[in-house]
Amino acid sequence: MSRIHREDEDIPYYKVLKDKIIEDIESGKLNHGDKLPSERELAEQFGISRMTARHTLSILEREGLVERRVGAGTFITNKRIELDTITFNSFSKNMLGRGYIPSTKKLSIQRIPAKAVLAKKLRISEGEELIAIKRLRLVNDTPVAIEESCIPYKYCVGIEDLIQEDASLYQLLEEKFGIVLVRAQEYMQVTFCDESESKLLRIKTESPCILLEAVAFDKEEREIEFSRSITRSDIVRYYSELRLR
Amino acid sequence: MSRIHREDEDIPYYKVLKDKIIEDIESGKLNHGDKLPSERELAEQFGISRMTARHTLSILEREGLVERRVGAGTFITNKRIELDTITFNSFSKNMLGRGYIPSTKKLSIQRIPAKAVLAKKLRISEGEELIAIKRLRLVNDTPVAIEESCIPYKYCVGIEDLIQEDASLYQLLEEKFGIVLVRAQEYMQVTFCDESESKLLRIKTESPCILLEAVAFDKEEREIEFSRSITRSDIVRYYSELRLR
DNA sequence: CAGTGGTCTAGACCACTGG
DNA sequence: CAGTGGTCTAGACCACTGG
Repeated sequence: MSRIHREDEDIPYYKVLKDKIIEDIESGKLNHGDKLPSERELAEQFGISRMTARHTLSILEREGLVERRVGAGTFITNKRIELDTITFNSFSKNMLGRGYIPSTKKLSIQRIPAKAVLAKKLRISEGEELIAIKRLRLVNDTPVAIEESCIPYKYCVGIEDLIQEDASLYQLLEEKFGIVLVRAQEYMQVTFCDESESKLLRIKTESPCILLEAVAFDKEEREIEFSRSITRSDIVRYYSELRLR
Repeated sequence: MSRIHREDEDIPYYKVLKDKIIEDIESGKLNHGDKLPSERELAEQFGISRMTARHTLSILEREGLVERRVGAGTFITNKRIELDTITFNSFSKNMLGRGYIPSTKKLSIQRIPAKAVLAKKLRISEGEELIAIKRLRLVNDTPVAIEESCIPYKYCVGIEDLIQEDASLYQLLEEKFGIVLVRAQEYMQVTFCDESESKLLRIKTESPCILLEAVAFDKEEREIEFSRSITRSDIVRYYSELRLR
């Protein structure tokens, strides 16, 4: 009945177990379809009660990482189908013209080297310098979304001194750097926020959120911006008016 | 310590309590900002243990109906901000041209009188006849979305005998009834599926899903169709390619 | 400082799945 | 029929909130 070792005594047992399972999924030790030990086994192995093990599995289930089947067990699920349906988001736009008061809070502006994944998306070399701009969007002082934009620094040298609270990034790119974004490729999905996101958005950790990832191109078909936004789904509803033909 | 009365012995206590609270919200007995009894009070009032009361509140919290604050209590939250951002869904379209095999299963076709809310959306009289078509969309035999379309029957008399499995509803409207849909107003939000939806989609009850509600108009600006779709968010990702100007 | 939700325990009985 | 997750109990200690 020996307890699992907790590096940090403040981390609750259910979280330790959760992190362990997620790590095993990310490292490839656990794969789609694999069976987890039963709740009773997990409880015994980790020296916790079955209810605590269940708590962990409930969270993982809500996040879509595991699937439980009565009488059979708990299984890893890790699959995604990609749908070719059109959606749209440009949070900075005129999205709030109906009695809401939008505002923006700068969270951070940093010059960082591009990691491999990001470099590929922006078609630049790994390690090339990027400007990363992280902002919090609010409506009537309620936080609604976290937006992060990454732009190769070569396209906008000095931008970090020009960005104002509540200013449009696209407008700035156009007026100061002559860069006009004309096209974007966008992915939208539901995700669950992590702890730091939940604090900024003032929602509970693991709440479902809208994740939007986009690459924007200028008229020379250059990849200019990679953006990633996390939007609260509990108080947000999207509206659109569209032509069917 | 008297148990709450269970009409149906098969309904678990946490569900009975959940339904009771939802009913109080829907009837207006509980409003945004109201404080619920504490977990210990709920447990005592309903003759259940505190852990069971907590289970109920966890579900309501995940659905965004209540908010818990340590030391303060549990409060009703029932607010939505509407965002003016464009999105799009036309599930029946060419959305799956990339190696996926889409299919459609008819669930039900019924002629029903329009309820007040629906009548208003379609600008017809309450009680006017509608055709309600409910279909399940699958990709590679995995259920992905439930779609329900409601059309005033006067626009498509006899349609119930024409609908084929896997046929496009819009195409049918155009070819057989001369109705061309040209414009739609659409709302998109994240929601949580109920029990019957979860069974059809083969996911757990209360999983987050994309809810899309739309009204489609023809070229004479007549409201032709109200549609409502519930899409799994665990395996679906939306893609869009868009022009920014 | 009384009350709150967060975490946790060590049990119990149930219906169900799968070999 | 052994094992599984689902439901449920009656306790416990904790940090935190708010009057």
